[in-house]
Amino acid sequence: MATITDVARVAGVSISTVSAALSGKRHVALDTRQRIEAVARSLGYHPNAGARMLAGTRAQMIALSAPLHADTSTPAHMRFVLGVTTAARTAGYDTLLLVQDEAAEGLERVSASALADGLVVMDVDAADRRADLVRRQGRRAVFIGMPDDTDGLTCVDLDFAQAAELCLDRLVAAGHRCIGLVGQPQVTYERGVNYARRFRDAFVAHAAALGVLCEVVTPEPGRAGAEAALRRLQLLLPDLTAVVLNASERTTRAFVRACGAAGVRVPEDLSIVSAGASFDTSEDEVPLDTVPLPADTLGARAVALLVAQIEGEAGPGVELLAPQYVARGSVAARTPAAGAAQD
Amino acid sequence: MATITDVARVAGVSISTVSAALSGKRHVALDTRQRIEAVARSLGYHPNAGARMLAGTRAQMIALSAPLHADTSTPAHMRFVLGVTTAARTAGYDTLLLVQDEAAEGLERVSASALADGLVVMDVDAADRRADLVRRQGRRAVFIGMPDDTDGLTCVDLDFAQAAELCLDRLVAAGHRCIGLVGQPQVTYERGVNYARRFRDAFVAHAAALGVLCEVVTPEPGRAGAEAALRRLQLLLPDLTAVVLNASERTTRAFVRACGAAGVRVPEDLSIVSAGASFDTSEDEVPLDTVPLPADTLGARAVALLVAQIEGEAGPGVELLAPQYVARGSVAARTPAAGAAQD
DNA sequence: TTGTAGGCGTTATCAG
DNA sequence: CTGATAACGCCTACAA
Repeated sequence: MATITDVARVAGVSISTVSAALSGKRHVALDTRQRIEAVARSLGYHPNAGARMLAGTRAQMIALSAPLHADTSTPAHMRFVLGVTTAARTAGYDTLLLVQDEAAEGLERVSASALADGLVVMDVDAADRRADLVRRQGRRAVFIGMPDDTDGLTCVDLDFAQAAELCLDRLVAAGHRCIGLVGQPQVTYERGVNYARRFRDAFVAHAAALGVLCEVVTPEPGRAGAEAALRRLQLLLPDLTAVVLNASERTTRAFVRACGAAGVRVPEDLSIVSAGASFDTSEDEVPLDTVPLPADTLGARAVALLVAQIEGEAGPGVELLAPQYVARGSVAARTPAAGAAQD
Repeated sequence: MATITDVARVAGVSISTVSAALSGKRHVALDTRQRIEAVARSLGYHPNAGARMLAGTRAQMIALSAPLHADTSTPAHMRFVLGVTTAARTAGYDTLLLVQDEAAEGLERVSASALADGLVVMDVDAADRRADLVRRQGRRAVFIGMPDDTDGLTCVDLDFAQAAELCLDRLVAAGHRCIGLVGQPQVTYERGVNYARRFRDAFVAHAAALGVLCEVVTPEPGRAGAEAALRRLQLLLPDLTAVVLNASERTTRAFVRACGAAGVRVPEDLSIVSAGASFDTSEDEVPLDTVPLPADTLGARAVALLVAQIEGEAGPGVELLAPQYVARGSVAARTPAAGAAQD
């Protein structure tokens, strides 16, 4: 492998001039620089990463802690990973992928060894050990999602509470007064997954504030769970005309199919909105109105905040993205006089 | 951050002894080593990665080139990524994730800069630029999948040809004589994706050898494509009794649903086998017999071969995993007298 | 505008 | 069994 010394020798300059010419950190005469660049290219010179880390102040590397739980949606997960990795590369950083249960240990290792300049933490739960680690060790890190205690941390997330309110506002504006929420499986709430709770709590509170009848169901994934959820909502809310889903891809699709199987037409009999999910229903049989979880945007934003933290000065803080409503025709207007969803 | 010098000072030994004690690369008196280990732990010492790369011969890092094409199945992709990353960590290596279109450029960069000791290359197509790069630059690399020219390369893959034969053998043994293949979209074959071709070609050849009637369809993803594929197979093979799918999750599920919609019962009217796919149908409405593409196993095997290449001596070569047949009841026996699939 | 020289933290070689 | 010491390749004052 060619080293900076080789380049300097061939170009007939000193190594510091090569370093300066290639890094742009100081002025180098135009012709000198061009000569150096040409030599570097012809020699296939790439600065040695180890030497750079050792001498420089940056490793130009971030670590991504992306554990995969049993109830994690793989496609959504992948979208976040992609978003983070792409944004990082654009900012000149490579991404180290940490997937094991050793999530916290791995973070400790890569940051203590100065392998990574900063950490992006995905799939955060209420009492996440990684939050303590970051706080205790004062690591540069950005969380995608929020633990219960965000003190001293930098977090980015969709504003799930506002998303819930947005769904309700739209449905109420369309004349709906009895609205169900199909949420995550019970175990997800129990694990303390923060966004699920925020969505549910805001949904219930805002429905009350709007004077709307609402009920929440928390189905297990799969067909049976979805069918039971539909039946249960119909039972609890005889005048049910709309449903908001904050659920996995599988549950969401199964629910739509359950409607079909039960003879419930969407949106004529039942309006449906999917919120806080990152899968695409635009080509489904029944394209759904959604309030998407923008994985790319969140990943990119997390990287931007991390880089700011690494390179400049940026204090901690929570940044919540404003939700966007995407209409696709799965919500119908309800005249005030409209009756039950079922004939 | 504590350095090796700190540890040496506190433990009252020289830095070379610390290095030796912690790396185990030479004998150190038991009590000395224990003292050093205790000091290192109490100081939270982690060897500086940059210094280690620079002085040592290994970066303890592999790069994973995992570009995401439009026709890539995200969950399958993720499973490979997980398998590779987990296996690498177990072998003491961290994984650098490369996702951009800069796939080849990124590989060049990370290996020329000695950031990565070796490369794992996913999603390989027939004339993959990354194969040329590896060959030309003599990089240590393992391909998951095979380009057309595997000369000088190390590749691991499922034996798709044998998988096709296995499916046919099972179906023929069950009495089927008219068998359709639902393959990938046309564009995938045209892109030269090697496994798709190997499966199709072996399927056609083996069917001929067995004296079985067969036809191949290459549907576009989605519901309409699947329905058209079923109709077309029924048209081409009036006595169709079995179908082998080597298709995406979406197409596979859509095809099963198309059967339901067309009143074709599985397996009474039509036997189905899914081959070379890594998604799970065991909890579907109609669990399918499969010849799985074992992403974890392939990823782990790729890492094992790469580590062998990095640490020891291991020549190039292609390693094809033997396919396994997993029965789940979607194949029914056909008495010789049985007629067409449709009444 | 360019060159010189010291140091980053570790490993590895070679004396002791 | 242990301790000096020379690389490793690059960055960055500082000097010219």
